[in-house]
Amino acid sequence: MKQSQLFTKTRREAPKDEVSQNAQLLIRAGYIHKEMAGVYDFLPLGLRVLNKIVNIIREEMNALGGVELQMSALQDRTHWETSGRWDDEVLDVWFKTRLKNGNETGLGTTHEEPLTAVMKDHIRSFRDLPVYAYQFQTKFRNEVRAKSGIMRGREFLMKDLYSFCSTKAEQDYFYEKAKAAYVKIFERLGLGEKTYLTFSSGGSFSKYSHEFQTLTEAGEDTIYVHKAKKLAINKEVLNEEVLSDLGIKREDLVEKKAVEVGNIFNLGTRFSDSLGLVYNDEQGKSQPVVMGSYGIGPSRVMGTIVETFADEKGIVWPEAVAPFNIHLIGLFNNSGSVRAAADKIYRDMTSKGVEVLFDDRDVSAGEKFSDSDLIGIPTRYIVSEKTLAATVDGSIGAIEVKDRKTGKVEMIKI
RNA sequence: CGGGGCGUGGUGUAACGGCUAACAUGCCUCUUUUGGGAAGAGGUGACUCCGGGUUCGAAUCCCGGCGCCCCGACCA
Repeated sequence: MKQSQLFTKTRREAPKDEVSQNAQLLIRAGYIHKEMAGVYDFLPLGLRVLNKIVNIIREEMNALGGVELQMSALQDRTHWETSGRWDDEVLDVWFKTRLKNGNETGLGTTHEEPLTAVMKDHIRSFRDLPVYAYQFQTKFRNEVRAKSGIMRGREFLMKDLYSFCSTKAEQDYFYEKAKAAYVKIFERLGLGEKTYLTFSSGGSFSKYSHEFQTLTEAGEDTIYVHKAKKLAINKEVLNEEVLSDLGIKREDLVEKKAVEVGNIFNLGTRFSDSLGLVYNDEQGKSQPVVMGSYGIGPSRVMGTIVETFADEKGIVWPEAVAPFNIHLIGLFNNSGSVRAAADKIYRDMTSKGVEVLFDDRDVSAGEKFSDSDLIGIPTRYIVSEKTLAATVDGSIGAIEVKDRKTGKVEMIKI
């Protein structure tokens, strides 16, 4: 893409009402626009990053046997009344509104109820199980206080997968596979090193649930990290029992701030019981379906990545999620020869399928460099009179390649 | 939901209750520039969040509303 086509502008200063690093940088670089407190628009660059994250998650969900669908955002209240979660006292983040006929409806905060209801139409027999259904969907949560930029909004993208199994053993087996898939996802997203499988409260159907917590000062959670075992315990559940369950000594734990980027937990038959999702087993006997749910917030992940890798000059994207792989910068001369050369390089790269952002704007070199640092594309290609006259491996004409993260520079042949 | 803070050109800031609301940046025009946010000249852009009130006079003081941020609580 040519940068001249990108309508977004970079800015020197962040609006004063943004304090979080992720929102400040993403706004300054033109990735997002704040609509209102806790609500952000994803501009072209931001959408590209979000889609990269989504695609990585999608690939791993598919590898896990997941099937993608798309549930509605408007929710039928009757399912929630049946499960007992319609009341604001029970679920206090509801956005509720009314249809023209006066009936109340709510905007989806999560999808256990409606998806369980869908499955009632399709699951009859043990032969129909297991089912692993997932979606990427905008969730609405009426948080009393939005904060931390895109890391805790009132409207945000979420991947939620729900497993429907015939037995607890089948569910437990899948749960472990999902856990491994999550580890792989965070590795691919570039967050592997800083992300810890964290033991958290399990609710009524299992002793623990598991969160994936990424270490960052911008996080809201406090966790206790066991480096050697690569796991952590959420402060909420840290006690002698947990320590003995995990065979961990308290003195080996280090307290850290972290953000919850994913979570998985067993639901048991909480929703299949209340909503009546049953199947016939081999003996023809009716049995409740055993469920689990598995979430990752791609937009929160995006904010976490910014917080994790940014330096004093701006954003630094890991290769896998960068909006483009190459930022091609042309430092044009009066004769037009550099522009012509850069233009050709751009076309060649594009035709080879390389994702390249070409800064073809008529602005000063310094401005291009500063913007490039701020935008944070991993690799910068610079084409100028100087590089076109340089000799590499005996041939004249080169591109200067600079790594955004390390600042290392090398010259390559055109 | 408890506590605190803040609303001034697109953005960041300034302005004693008193002159035409200032500066920087951005944006536009021209000239000169072209490897780290270039230089000069000219120009554009604000009912000072909204509504009341006090006052000869309000961006400034008071009341109400709306919005935003922070701390805490909350986070299926």
